[in-house]
Formats: sequence, structure tokens, C-alpha cells
Amino acid sequence: MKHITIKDVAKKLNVSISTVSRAFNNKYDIKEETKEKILKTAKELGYKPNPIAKKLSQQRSFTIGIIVPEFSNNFFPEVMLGAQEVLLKEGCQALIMQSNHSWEVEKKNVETLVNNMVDGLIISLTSESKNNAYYNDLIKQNIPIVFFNRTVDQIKASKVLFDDYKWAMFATEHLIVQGYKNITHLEGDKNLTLTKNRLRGFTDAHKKYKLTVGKVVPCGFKMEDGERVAQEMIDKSEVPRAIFAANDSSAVGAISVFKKNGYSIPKDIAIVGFTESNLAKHTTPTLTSVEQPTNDIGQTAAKLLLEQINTKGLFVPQTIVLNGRLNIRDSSVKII
Amino acid sequence: MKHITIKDVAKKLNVSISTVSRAFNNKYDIKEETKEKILKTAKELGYKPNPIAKKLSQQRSFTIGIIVPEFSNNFFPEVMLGAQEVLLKEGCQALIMQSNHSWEVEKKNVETLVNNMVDGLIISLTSESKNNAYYNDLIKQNIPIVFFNRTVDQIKASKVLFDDYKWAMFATEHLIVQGYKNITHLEGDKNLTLTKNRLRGFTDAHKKYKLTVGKVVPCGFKMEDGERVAQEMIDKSEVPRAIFAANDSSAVGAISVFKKNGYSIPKDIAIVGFTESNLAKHTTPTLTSVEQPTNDIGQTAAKLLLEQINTKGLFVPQTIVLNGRLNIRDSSVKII
DNA sequence: TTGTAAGCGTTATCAC
DNA sequence: GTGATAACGCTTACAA
Repeated sequence: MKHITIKDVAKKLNVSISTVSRAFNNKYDIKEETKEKILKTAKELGYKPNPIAKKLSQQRSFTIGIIVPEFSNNFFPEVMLGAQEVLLKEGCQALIMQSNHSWEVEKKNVETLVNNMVDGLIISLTSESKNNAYYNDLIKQNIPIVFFNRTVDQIKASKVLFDDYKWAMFATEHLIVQGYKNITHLEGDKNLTLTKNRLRGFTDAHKKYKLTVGKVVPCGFKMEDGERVAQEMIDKSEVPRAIFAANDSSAVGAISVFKKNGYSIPKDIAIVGFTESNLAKHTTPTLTSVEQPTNDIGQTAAKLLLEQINTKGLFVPQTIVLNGRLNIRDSSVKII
Repeated sequence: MKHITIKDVAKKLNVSISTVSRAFNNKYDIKEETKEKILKTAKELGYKPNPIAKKLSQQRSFTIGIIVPEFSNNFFPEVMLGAQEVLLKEGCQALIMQSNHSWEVEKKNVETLVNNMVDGLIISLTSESKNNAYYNDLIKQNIPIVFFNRTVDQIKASKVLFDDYKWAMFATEHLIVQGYKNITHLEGDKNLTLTKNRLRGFTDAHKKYKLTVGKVVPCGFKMEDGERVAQEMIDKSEVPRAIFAANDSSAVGAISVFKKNGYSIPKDIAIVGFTESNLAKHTTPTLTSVEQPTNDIGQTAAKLLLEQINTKGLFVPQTIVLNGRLNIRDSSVKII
């Protein structure tokens, strides 16, 4: 497969390659007439600028890297879609990699992307990642990075966050005001800021209503985590009256184990999820959940990153917090 | 951010850049001693080969592009994981793009990847794609492509397929042998081979048992499609006794509408899905579904592609058909 | 075994 | 306005 190059176009028209290059990059003076002529024959010849050569020459790739822990949950795909919308408008391309919940893979992905000269990175950390120093180093090397949702406080970079505290509080409150006592929180992966914030929302909701804070059970974000924890609760005969789960996946996992063991939702156990997934509307009962503005998160992260890239250095890290919504469904309503 | 280059290493050691290059590419003669010396100081200096320059110079990228219609369903992420496993072993990297069910986006993705000098492509077509000519052109240009699952007959390339016919037949048979009559098939997106094959399996299962073939309703692969079709059935009072759905998503969509309208599954309507999703085990009732060997599909596609890349030209397109499994769950059992 | 130099397809800095 | 030409970082004949 032979690529047509700028040279072929130049030769065909008896102009220099620099003229052809100029025709494709509006920033230089060039006679309108020759420009059109070049553009026309370039199209005829099927010329496509080679981005690789452009990258090498410009030391800039017009590509940004996106690293997410997983694709399986539909949260991340939706965020990426949002990011791609704004990147596309700026002529940037997204290079997507998944770290598959492993810090090693995440680090390797970062290196691959940096070596491939991405202009910047949009990252949501794996649950495991503890290497803030690594990222702070990268940032010191002037590699633009924006983090979203899964991040840690110690990293000094722009961030797009969801107010997990506030919405965890709302979610818990929703259970409390309906009169549920003995509410247990299934805690997400530790050492993520969002996990701490959701926990804080959970406890503060109790405090607000002057209730003793419910139990907190380490769980995780996967269905299997929810299944495991629910099974443990049943085995220990410590099944709570209501649950505020780490996320929808763990909630769904827990629900299925509870139901299998004869518990009825919400009659025996009320349950609220987090991070509205496409599951929520289709489980039985339908799942109450906090909806995050996925598309908006992606768009905001991309905008922030592009801004940072274009202002080279003299920018201040920003943290933008976005709003959500509590979708109340059958899994949490009080049956009288 | 200043990258350390081959030059820096060469200067430091007073050797030529070609020697340094050779030290990193074992194929040339080079004194073991100098090689080690170079590798050592390269590491000290923090030298990382620049893949962009390598691509430009070698006209080969050691990157393969993967294009899928979507990430939302967990079928495609699992396939990609499988592909990445084998690619990684060969020192290849995967560049993933989603076409978001649009032929225009798919075409643009292909162009982006080709321009970025991917060594080959692994593609699952969007439902819309009708442009076989486009792909046949690409193949004529010697761009290695392997298609998986979603493909059309007219494209002359290697393919990794699932025997949709066989497993659709098994799925339908499973309903028939339990005594269900009046079985309706929710048909997937038209003009995909797999849709035709599933339909053929559906009809042939009926023929095998000398039954009149059930109704076929055009549906699609999304939850909304299932919801829409179920609602139409209810509105027209044409609710069947059993359903073989296009896939799990459409099955789940249909189930939720039926349940909302007072139908009981499987008592009133038995239902079987296709392409085991993480939903199947967690719906109520749990969903009978055909499980596809996702990881294996990815691995096989990647192997086929690498083989094709390495044998440049003198290879024959292969079609590999993989096997699956019917997971029988509550949604399809006969209640006596 | 090592060095020299041309080339990969662009962009960018000079002249003219 | 346009054309040479030197980068960008690497590979790879060909010489030495």
C-alpha cells in the first residue's frame, strides 16, 4: 500500500513541497489560485496528510490519551463519548486505553501514550493506584493531565469531579426520611477520594438527623463484590434493613444474592445504588440510583485539557465539580 | 518536556547513532560489550525510543486498530481484552475506536487509523454499514483486515465468526422441546450476516420439528428496541407464548415492558436471549442466553491478523467459526 | 564491528 | 508568494 505524499502532489504541479504544505496549513501566505489548484489535485491524487510525519516534525500530536479503569460499566464509555465530542471539534483525536484495574497496566499505558507524543492525558485512576508521586512527576515535566472522578487529593492537577459527598448524603437521606433505620453502606474501593466522600456523605446524613451512624462494610465496585458481601451478611445473620451501595454494580450483585435467599426488595431490604447504570431501570425491582452527568464530565475534562495545552504552563489547576440527580425507583420505596 | 533521543546517548558515549540504534534492535552485529554499555547509559539517561520516529522510518507501526460499534454492551470490551492479550505478546499495541453505530464514524475511524499507519485492522461492522466496496478496496490496497462477528458475506477477508445459525437453532429448539408453540423471533439489525443466520436457525429449528415457523418481528439490538417491540405487541394484542430475542439487551428491554404490563415471565411469556451479557444472571427472572466465547474471538482475530501481516500478501483469507454454549436459566423453563 | 549518510513525510526558517 | 533546506528521531544500506 503506497501512500501518496506531499512530494507526489508537488511533482505533479511543478511546485515545491513547501508550497503544497502551505496550501494545507492556512497560516502562511499563498496565492489563492495556487492553493486551490493544489487542493484540487491533492484530492484527485487521493493525498492524505501523514499524521505521523506531522507529529514528528511538529513535536505535537493533536492526539490526547484517555485512560480508564474499564469499559464494562457504561459510565466510562459515556464519559469518553462526551470527551470525544469536544476533542473532535478541535481537530484532536482520542487514543483510548484501559488499565483493567491494574496499576502496572495503567502506568504502562501512560508511558505508551507519552512516548507516542500525546498532547495531554485524561485519566481516571484504577482503584489500586497509590503512586501519586509518579503523576506529580509527570505534571512537573509539563505533561498536561486532567483527572476525572477517580483521583486522589495529593495529585496537583486539574480535576473534574462529581460531588460524591453531597449525593451520597442525599441518597442516604432519602432512606432516612422514609424511616429506615439500620442502614449499611457498602464501601467502594479504598484510597479513592470518591469512596471517602461517599462515606462521609453517608455518615453526615446520619448526623444531620441525629441518628447513630450505620455500619460500613468494605465492598468494592464489582457485581461479585456485592454478591460476596451480601452472602457474608446472610451467613452472619447481619442483614440490614437498608443499604446504600458503592455503585449500581455492587447493588445489583447484592440484590440478586438477597433475592436468591428469599429476601424481598424493598420489603425486607431497601437499597440505593450510585452512578446510574443502564441496569438501574431494568432490574427487578428497578433500582434507585444517583445519576452522574457522564457526558458533561467528559466534555468538561476535554475542555479543561485543551485549555491547559493551549496556555502552556501559565495556567492554574482547576477543580470543577458537577451536579447529578437522584432517580428514585422501586428498590428504596417504603412499603407500608 | 524534553525527550532524550538516540543522539544524546550516542554523544555521551562517543559512538555513532547507528550503533545506538543497533544496540536496541538485536538483529545487527554489535559487540556485546558496547551493546551493554549503550543499554546501560541509555537507561541512566532515561532514554525511551520514540515510536513516532520509528513508525515513520520503518513505515510500520506495530499498532493495530480495533473498531467496534460500541462499548456499552460488554461483549465488545471482552473481545478487545482477548485481542490485546495476544497483541501485547507480539509487542503490538491496540488502538481502539468506536463507531457508535454510524457508518460515517466508522469510515472516519478507518481512515484515521490507516493514516496513522496501523499495521492492520480488526473490525466489527456497525449495523448500518452497506459499503462492502469500501472494504474490498482497502483489502486490495493490501491493508490487512480481520472482521469478527458483525460482517457481511461480500467482503473478502479473514473472519472470526460465531455459528449464529447453529446456536439460534439450539436456542429455538430449547423452547420447542419444552412444548412452547407460537414462538416469535425478535430480529436483529438487518443486513448483518449474523442476523440472517440467527433467523435461519430459528426457522430451521421449526422445520426440524415439522412446526409452522413462528412470527418474525424486526427489532434491533438495543434495549429500547426490545421495549418498543414489546409495547407494540401488547398494543396489538399479539403477545406470543415464547420469544427468541435478537440479543440480551433487546430481551431485557422486552421483559421489562411485559412485566410492567402485568405479564409474568416465563409463565405467560418464555424468553431466550443471545450473546450472554452480564445482565443475564441478574435480571428477574434470570435470562436464558447463548454465551459466546468473547475472549477467544478476540484472541483468534488478533492471531489471524498478525499471521496475515507477517506473511505479506501470500496468505489466504480464512474464516474461523467458534463454538458457544446455551446457558439455560429461569426465563425459559416450562412451568407446569 | 562500527560509522556515514540517505531516507521516512512533514513543518519551518531562511533566502529570493 | 514561493523555493531550498534543515530539522524531527529513527532505521538501514553501504563503506570502512
